Amino acid sequence: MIQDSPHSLGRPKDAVKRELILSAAENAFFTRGFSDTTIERIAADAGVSKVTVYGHFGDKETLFEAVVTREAAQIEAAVDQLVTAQSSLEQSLINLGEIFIGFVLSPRVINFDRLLVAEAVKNPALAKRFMAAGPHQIARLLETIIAKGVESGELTVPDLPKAAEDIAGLWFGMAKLEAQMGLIEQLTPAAISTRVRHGVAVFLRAYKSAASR
Amino acid sequence: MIQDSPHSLGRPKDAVKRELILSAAENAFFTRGFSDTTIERIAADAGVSKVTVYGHFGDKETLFEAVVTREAAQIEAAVDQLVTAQSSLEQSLINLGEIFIGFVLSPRVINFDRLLVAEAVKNPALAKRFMAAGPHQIARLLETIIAKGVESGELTVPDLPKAAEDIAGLWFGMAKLEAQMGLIEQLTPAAISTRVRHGVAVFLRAYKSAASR
DNA sequence: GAATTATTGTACGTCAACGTTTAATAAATC
DNA sequence: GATTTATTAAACGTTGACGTACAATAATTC
Repeated sequence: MIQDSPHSLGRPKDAVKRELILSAAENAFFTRGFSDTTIERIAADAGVSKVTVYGHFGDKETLFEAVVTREAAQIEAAVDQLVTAQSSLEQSLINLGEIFIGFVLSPRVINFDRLLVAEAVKNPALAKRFMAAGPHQIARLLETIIAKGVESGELTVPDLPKAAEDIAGLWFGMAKLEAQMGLIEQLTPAAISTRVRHGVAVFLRAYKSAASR
Repeated sequence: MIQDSPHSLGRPKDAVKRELILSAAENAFFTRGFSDTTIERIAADAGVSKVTVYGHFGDKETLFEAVVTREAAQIEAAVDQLVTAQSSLEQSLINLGEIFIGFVLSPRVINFDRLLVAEAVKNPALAKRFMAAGPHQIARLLETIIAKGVESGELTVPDLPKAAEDIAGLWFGMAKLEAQMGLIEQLTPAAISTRVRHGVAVFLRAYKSAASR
């Protein structure tokens, strides 16, 4: 069996170096993809010996998985923080949307996404983990907000998941694809806000109850 | 200078082999990405010598570009065929949507897209060519259809491009992302139709003129 | 201080893939 | 038939990167 963490003996592994490696690896993988990223470059960027990289993570695959897992955990934590503050339906949607779109269209997440899309064929498990930590969690939050609107009689929604997908689609539009393809850089907060408010407005026009019109 | 096509002398290059190479390359690039595709494998799949590959296309990069260019041309041709038949606004949208979504979510195009997304950083020009041949052309068609609805008074549309983006977003929803991530396989025609009709219905609810309600 | 493990730099073995060369054969023009 | 170019199979040179080995030094526990 493998002797593990309770290293009562000898010099302990440097946790700081571990983080430096992960950060360097993340950056390299994100910008160059899996195959075009070299361990030596990661080691150099982290200011660490190649042997140390292999000491912390057994091989390239393991390091890659560690990066994805770490990122997915960060995404999950960020999503958890989207506490739906008490406010009007419209404001709730706008608030969630601005955070969501700002997050998803950020260069960091776009890069992460690029990487995963390219690697999804080879490693479906990682892709699933990402979807569960990000988009699917967001969808659940959206459904919660929309459900409140239904309860209050503001909205008429025959299919809750579909309605959540609708507003997400309205928010995205073509921006995600264009960001993936490198046609647009990071959107300004103002641009994000405009985009989100537009989506909310269209969504509400389509789903507002006849009574509340 | 380079002596080119008017090969009045010697054995001519075999056009069939050229096509076989392109097909094999397309398949390999689509499923494995640029870096993980080997010329030897392409040659083997095409039933052709490696030297022949290098004879037709100088190197891997050039072959890759030839594949993308060919695919973009095919997409462009397919889009051109989307002649907007004369019918109701709703039917026009449904017709275009079904072709569009069926096309974009097909494994072939998803793979192509995966490849381009991964390679967009290294080769922005190719990504732009793809966007111009596909999504941007579709957007123009959509605008044409919507504009007709505006002229006839059926729709009230303050921002034409935004409206086109809206309906595209509604059609996509999360399906594109899920297809990219390998979570969903090819949609059945029925599923595509349902998705498209739903999007059209939501779009019309949001954009129908007050007069025509 | 002794034992143990981590880290480093360098060097190395290995392998895979790009792209070329060579010699032989096939297909075209003149 | 002579010439020229394409194609093939096999071998080759080269490069780049993975992962390991080694010797020296640093950090930690006992």
